[in-house]
Amino acid sequence: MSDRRVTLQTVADHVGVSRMTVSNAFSRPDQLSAELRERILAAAEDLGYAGPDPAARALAKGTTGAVGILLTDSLEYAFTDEVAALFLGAIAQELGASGLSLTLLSSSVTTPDVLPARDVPLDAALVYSCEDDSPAIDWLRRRHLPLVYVDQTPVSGITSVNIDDRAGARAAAQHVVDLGHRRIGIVTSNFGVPAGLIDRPADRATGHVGRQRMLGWLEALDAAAIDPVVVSEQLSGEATGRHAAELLLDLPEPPTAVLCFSDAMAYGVVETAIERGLSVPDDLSVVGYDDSPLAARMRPSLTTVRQDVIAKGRAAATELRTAMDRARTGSAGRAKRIRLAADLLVRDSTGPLRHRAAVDGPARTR
Amino acid sequence: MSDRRVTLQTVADHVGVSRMTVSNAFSRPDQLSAELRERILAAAEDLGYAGPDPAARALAKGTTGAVGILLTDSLEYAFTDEVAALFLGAIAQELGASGLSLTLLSSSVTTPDVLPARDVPLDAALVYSCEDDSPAIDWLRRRHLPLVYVDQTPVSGITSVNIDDRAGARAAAQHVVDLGHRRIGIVTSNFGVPAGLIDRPADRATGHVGRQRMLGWLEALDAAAIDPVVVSEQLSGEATGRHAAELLLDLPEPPTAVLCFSDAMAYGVVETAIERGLSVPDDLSVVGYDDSPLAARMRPSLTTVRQDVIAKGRAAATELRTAMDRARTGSAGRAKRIRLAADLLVRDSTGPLRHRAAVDGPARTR
DNA sequence: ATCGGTTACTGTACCGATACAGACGACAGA
DNA sequence: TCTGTCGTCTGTATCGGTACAGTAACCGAT
Repeated sequence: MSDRRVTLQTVADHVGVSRMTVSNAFSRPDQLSAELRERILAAAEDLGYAGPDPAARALAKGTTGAVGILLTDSLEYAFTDEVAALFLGAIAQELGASGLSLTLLSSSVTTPDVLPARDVPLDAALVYSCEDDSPAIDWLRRRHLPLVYVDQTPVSGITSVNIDDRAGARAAAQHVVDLGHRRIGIVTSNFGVPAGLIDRPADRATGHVGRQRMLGWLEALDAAAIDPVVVSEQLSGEATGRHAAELLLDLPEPPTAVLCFSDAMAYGVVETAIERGLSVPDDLSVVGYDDSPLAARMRPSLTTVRQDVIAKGRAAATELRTAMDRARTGSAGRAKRIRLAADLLVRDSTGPLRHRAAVDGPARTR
Repeated sequence: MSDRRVTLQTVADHVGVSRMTVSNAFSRPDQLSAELRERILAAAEDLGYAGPDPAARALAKGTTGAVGILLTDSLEYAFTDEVAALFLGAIAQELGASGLSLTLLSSSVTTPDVLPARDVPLDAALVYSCEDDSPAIDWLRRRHLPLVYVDQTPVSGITSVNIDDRAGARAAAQHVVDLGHRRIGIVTSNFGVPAGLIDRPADRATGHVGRQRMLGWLEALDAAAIDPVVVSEQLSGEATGRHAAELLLDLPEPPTAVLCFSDAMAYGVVETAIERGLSVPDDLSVVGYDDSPLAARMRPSLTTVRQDVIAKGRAAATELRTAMDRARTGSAGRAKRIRLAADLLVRDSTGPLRHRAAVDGPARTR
């Protein structure tokens, strides 16, 4: 008695056909008569055959039906962050329509010898907003998987989808400069340092997006000869926004305008300011980034930089599929560099500089 | 010249060791000398070897490092729905800590012959709030994967994690009854019918959760001899909540209290009521379900039934891991049935029935 | 010198499918 | 009757690893 698992062969023996025919019954219905196929399927059902073993099929066929998405260290970020969720939702929708499943990959090494990016069977992968030098990316590349980079420094040979973050940030900074602000704070994340005020950051952001936005902000501020106060946090949520706000507002000369890396951070800043009795935008102007749903429902509504994350997700999914097609057919299309717009959206959280009675503020004569 | 892909053998030949030793260099560092391991790894690097092929490894080892989660048809729901996202985030966090990756599986058949639940290599799977008779569940079961059911009708032999939804719904209904309401509306989803008013629903909900909540609501209403007006929608978001509210408020005798399947639906109901000039809770009491973040930030804050989705996610992940351990060691632990509490949380969206002067129109005297 | 115990490595036997090139009978056309 | 073609089904050769048992060398203890 075979106590072994039931496999193609088991079914084949039972029906009295070759293993190959059973395989075809499942994967290539056109290769055999409908009648025989029915018989085979029935026998398989009887025997409790679960269909071709996915692992074996993956090995033989070279295809798994799953595409990975590499995320910054914590997986829950994918669901926690409103903007990431919107983006991933769009991807999942596009990909799901092609029958592909989406596998969330953590780029942080968890156990020393388990590396999702190296070990999980995949047909292709998206790299989303990871540190450029992440070892996980190296593994994916070495595997020669069709890849698409999103919110990532473009690399030759790999299609990338980016937002024009630099222009967006520049517009945000220019906006507050135009409103007359001169003491400007920047609240961003992942500039390497633990957390707190940092010196004029050159290129120290660990992420491409953080770097681009910083570049954009500084571009406009430099042009106006303004030296901003920069706070870097570890994460870009509300809590860190609050923390950063405390730091900035405790300064002897607190800023009158704050540029934030995300809407969530901006929310934390606004709330903190309000709790301290300040008025937004009268005492403090705040600009967010992303135009997440939160931005519109805030009170005051948040001036922010809009990016179309849904479009970004759709573009990424589409490009990933063409990359997969290219790999399958062996054709050599060129890698694209897609760049989507980022537009300043002025709402109610920013306003013109109001000269306060306070002593130590820079007394400027408009 | 071997134009072929570089494999273990390629590396082995180059270094002059057996294929097995190269395999060990990657997967069992303790099986060879550090010196040799270094040499092998270096050679692998040189040759551009990408590490053991995941598909082959999965076949040989019987393990992939990925666990699936089966979702109701649309994948984007995982990210779109605030409650689902919270739940999945907790799961991802727990699982990620064990080095496992999470694969989102769509339970709807997309292409005729692509069935994620049947074809994607997986070590185990969670079934989350799917229709009980979904073919995808059958496939997962036939594959003999370690399984955990969440928000799903428990089945013998499979560990399940559920919320005491029936009790929660009963408490919600009892609450409005206690407030004196007699004309009560129910806004739920997925009761099979297209969308609209439905007759007293016996068991027609396609989902376990929908059924349980309906049972709970009816239990309390029956006891009070109240016959509710029931609206069923396709989805459980704000939009459908609005649609349902229109239906209910257009009734000759509109309800004075509405019980909703989700907070998002409740939000839609509240907004619609307010837009129509009604006051919540004076003219209309509304109860939600889930206690999502939305419930607390609504205005008026939403009376709802609280379930701890994070705990649910953690429990599910933990149980899934023990199920995997059981499968690996072959030990035969018993399947558990976990049931978490659901508690009524009274906030500002419900109030005592106010007797109105007007017959059919809400004539209010401010 | 013998022996038990490590450490370091190797050989063989699978894991469970798919690809691709036939084989074979039936049937239409010459 | 012979031949070409089509529709079905089969055999063999991979796909690229890991498990496990075994061997050889080495080392300290008796």
